[in-house]
Amino acid sequence: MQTNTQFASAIHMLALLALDEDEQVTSAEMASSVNTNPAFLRRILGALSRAGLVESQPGARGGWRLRRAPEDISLLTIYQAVDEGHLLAMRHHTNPNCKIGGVIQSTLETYFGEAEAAFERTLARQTLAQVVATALATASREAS
Amino acid sequence: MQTNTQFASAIHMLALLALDEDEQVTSAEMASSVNTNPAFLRRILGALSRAGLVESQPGARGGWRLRRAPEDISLLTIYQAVDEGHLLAMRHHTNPNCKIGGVIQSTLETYFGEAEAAFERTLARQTLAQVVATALATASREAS
DNA sequence: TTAATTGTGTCTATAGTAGTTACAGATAGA
DNA sequence: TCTATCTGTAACTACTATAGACACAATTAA
Repeated sequence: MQTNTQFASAIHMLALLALDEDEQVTSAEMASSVNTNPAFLRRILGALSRAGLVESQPGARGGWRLRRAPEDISLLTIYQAVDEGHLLAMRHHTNPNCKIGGVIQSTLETYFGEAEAAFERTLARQTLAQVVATALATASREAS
Repeated sequence: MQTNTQFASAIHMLALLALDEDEQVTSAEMASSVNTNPAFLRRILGALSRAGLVESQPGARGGWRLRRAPEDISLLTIYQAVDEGHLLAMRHHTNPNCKIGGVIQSTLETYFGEAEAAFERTLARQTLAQVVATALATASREAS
């Protein structure tokens, strides 16, 4: 499965913004840490902006900053901001004339839906602030 | 995200086999219900066979049958049989010289890992027998 | 011996992801 | 006012994963 990296990239950028809450950070600066190109990140930042998580200032000395405290940003909020899709494919185009084919889709939506809900409940309990704290703790432990 | 349909197809096929436990079912018959081609299904069936969930008989009047009772097959077992990957991309190639870039990967593995574990715990509680029962109940409700 | 079926290899079409370039619009600061 | 900088977005390309399609050797029942 070709999983998309936008969620991971979004968390990465938000962590950078949380660490530098006083200043604005440009997409070019973030691109050097995420190791990708600024235009790709600006697309993701656009989604985060529409979700009210960040705001931008165009022009010279512009950049991005958080609009909410890291404690108030859950990973689920980020996930939903950048990814509208489902974890699992439910729409496989079955033959409706078959006993199973006709009803398997709604059945799978029920079962997969429960599993996705459990996944999302976990993300809802995890905050950006926790991620940043864990990352900093790991960094200082590795430095020593 | 281009989610793969193999998990859904696998459940679909196993449900067909569970409904027809007395007889062997060919990949061509299953393909007409799943609405795809037999060769693709045989590849998925190969994975299910390696996981000990089904067995095949080649040759004329051959086909596939279950090797375990539907009550003893959890959706997690099926999921793990057909899909080795992760739900979320963790390996985005960050810049290790950056304060966040160097440690974000292991941090995300921790957080994403918890969410995936919750997802899998839910699948572990769901069985093929339940899926078949739900599908049949839906079918009879729609028929009335 | 024949017909049917698995198991697998190969090729192709399609689509999703991200890399790249470009550029209009906005803004700070000289 | 001018210039350098940065956003926001569009367009194009390259790459990769998925699955559809076809083929065929090996196997088996009748």
